[in-house]
Amino acid sequence: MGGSRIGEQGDGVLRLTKKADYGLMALKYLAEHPDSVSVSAKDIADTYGIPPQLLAKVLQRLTKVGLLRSHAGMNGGYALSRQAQQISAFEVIHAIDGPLFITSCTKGSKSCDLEPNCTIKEPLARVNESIAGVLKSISVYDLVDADTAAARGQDGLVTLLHSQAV
Amino acid sequence: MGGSRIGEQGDGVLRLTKKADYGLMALKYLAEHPDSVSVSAKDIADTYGIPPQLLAKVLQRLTKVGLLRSHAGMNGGYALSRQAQQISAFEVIHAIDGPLFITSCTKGSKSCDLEPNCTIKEPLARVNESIAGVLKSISVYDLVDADTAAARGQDGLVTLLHSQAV
DNA sequence: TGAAGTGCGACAAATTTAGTCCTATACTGA
DNA sequence: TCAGTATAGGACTAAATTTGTCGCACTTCA
Ligand code: SF4
Ligand code: SF4
Repeated sequence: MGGSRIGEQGDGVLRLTKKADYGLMALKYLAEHPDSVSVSAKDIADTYGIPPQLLAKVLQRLTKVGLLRSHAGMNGGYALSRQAQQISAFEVIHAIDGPLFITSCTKGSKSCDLEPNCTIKEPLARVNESIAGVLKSISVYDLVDADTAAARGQDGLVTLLHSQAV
Repeated sequence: MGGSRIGEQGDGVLRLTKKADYGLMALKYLAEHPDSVSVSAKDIADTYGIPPQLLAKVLQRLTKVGLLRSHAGMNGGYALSRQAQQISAFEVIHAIDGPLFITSCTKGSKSCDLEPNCTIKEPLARVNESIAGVLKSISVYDLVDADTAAARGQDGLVTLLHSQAV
């Protein structure tokens, strides 16, 4: 195992995929340009230097899930289907990369084969919920207005913690 | 892109590595057997069906970082170097998989090339801190006594949120 | 009708993770 | 003192995932 050499590790565990990253950037861009009726994938890709075809797929997925409205043809493109405040980072990531599970088990298609005698599955599920909570408390709007994000995130998280078991 | 087919996604984003999983299981096991002076990697691996050599590496890393004490030779093995309550999930994951960064950038070896004109880097760094906070509030002891984990986790998180910006 | 879009499946490349092998070294006890 | 058991760790292979590309069908509009 390459990464097994004791002195060093490949940095960035629990990493978001690039696609999720791209999706968030695109949504932020759309939130910042409410004037434009619709923006094409290519426009956004060019602005940030993202591979256009890849971003297109991401936006297609976000459209399919209902976070975006799309319009084909000339001057076509995408637009937010809701207010930026109403779209959470969790929804975006979920739409792009699927359900957020920190473990390989957790009722998905392929569960790990040592699930039967695994003893940390349950506690980790709780941790998973906490992390999901953090992501749910962040909206696309928070990405735009970074200064208010801290306050909103904090409030959101605290109320979340008070209303459900962690 | 295989995973790009619109209808489905590879499930489990933000996933922990197996190695981190193994490490947590092993630490839990050690916490549950304080009677034993030391437990060998093979013993733990056999109990859970983990590849022994791989677990050995994980335990070696945990030892190097000071979370475990090791002892070679017959009847040798590993033991916790601190109380289970004093070892956070964050430390374990950090030791095994390196710094926890949800983004590819964040001052590590290789930052993503669209960092200059990326606008979501800053907000995501905050999210990253929140997630790290969740992991820091969970101890190995919480994995053992799952019932108290909820309470402890909640307290830990709330106080964390009150003491630092999210 | 043709240029500019989206929608989507298949494919290839790159990267990361998982797991194995092999050797060296340390300790233990008969 | 020597055989056996265990940690320490580097090198390597294999599997899985992520990332990116192509090609084509379909839509819209000037
Ligand atoms: S069953 Fe246990 S080891 Fe397997 S993925 Fe779930 S938590 Fe990790
Ligand atoms: S896109 Fe932005 S946030 Fe994501 S890794 Fe690159 S610089 Fe960091």
